[in-house]
Amino acid sequence: MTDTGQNPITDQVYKARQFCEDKGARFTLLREKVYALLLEQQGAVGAYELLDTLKLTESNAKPATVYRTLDFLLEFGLIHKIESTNAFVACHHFDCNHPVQFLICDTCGDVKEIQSVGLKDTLDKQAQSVGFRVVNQTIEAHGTCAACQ
Amino acid sequence: MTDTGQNPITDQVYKARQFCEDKGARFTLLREKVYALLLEQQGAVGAYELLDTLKLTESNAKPATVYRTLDFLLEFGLIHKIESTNAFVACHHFDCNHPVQFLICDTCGDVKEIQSVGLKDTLDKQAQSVGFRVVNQTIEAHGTCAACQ
DNA sequence: AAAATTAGTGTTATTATATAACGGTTTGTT
DNA sequence: AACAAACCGTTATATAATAACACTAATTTT
Ligand SMILES: [Zn+2]
Ligand SMILES: [Zn+2]
Ligand SMILES: [Zn+2]
Ligand SMILES: [Zn+2]
Repeated sequence: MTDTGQNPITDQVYKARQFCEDKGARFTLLREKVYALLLEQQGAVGAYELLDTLKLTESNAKPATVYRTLDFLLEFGLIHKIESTNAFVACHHFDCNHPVQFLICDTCGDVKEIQSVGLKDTLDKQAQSVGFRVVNQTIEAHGTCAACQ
Repeated sequence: MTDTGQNPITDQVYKARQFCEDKGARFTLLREKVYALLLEQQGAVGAYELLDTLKLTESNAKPATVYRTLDFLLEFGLIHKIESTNAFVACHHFDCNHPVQFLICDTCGDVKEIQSVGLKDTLDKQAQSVGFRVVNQTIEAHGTCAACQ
């Protein structure tokens, strides 16, 4: 599997494998499959919906199978969790250490990841002004995307 | 039950009753009890933990009892939900129409509500710049509060 | 190469969070 | 009093997530 420039998903999976191996982490077949499934989806996917899809090729998959795999992908930043919907989305920029915010369209389900440093800094600053030290942020906006208006 | 200036919780409950009645909503005993329970807690409380406490005086309370009551309180802005922990906190400013953000201490569990208009506007603007219309925001920071550092 | 260690997976069971549906009761309105 | 709407009791079920343990594959040490 190489970066051919032909298939965006294949290329992204390839990048993910390189990324993991560079960090000494094993990008197993299961992890690859789950990551690829998330790349194929548009919008976020719940763990059990993902499980159903995974079962098509991994008939013995169970909840723990999925959650363990998601935990790995989350830990290495290959995916993100949407807290307000308990769902997961693939990240395309896992190699660039970015702040994460989401715009979630409640009409079509589309999830757009934005990386606003300004937004992150604003929250950090607000916290700092009351002596709070931020370790991680959850910023999610629900509403209507451009296409749905 | 009047605003005596003696007991902050009693006063807050009184304000909540006035607020609901002004809107033609019924602030029933159940709703009052649940709101008061949340006021007594420090930090956020899960629905089932709340249920256990509620059962001490309402022995026949069930999950639906709690969730229905929480739905009402959420709808009228008397409480907020913390999406990243599936927990609920009482709001003390339900009458002033404010943006909502939370600073959640992962050490002591304290939840501080802040109301940064600047933060809200920054997110709205970021969304607007890609044609996204925001209906509601979830902004939660996890980390360490001043007291725990 | 064999042994030991660590990481990953299969499997079963359980816990935690949330909603659906239906009937009865209370409240407000006509 | 009759009616409608809102509220609550109750049972069942759906959805989301983790715990625990045995087994296997990969990596490291000897
Ligand atoms: Zn990302
Ligand atoms: Zn849309
Ligand atoms: Zn508030
Ligand atoms: Zn603290």
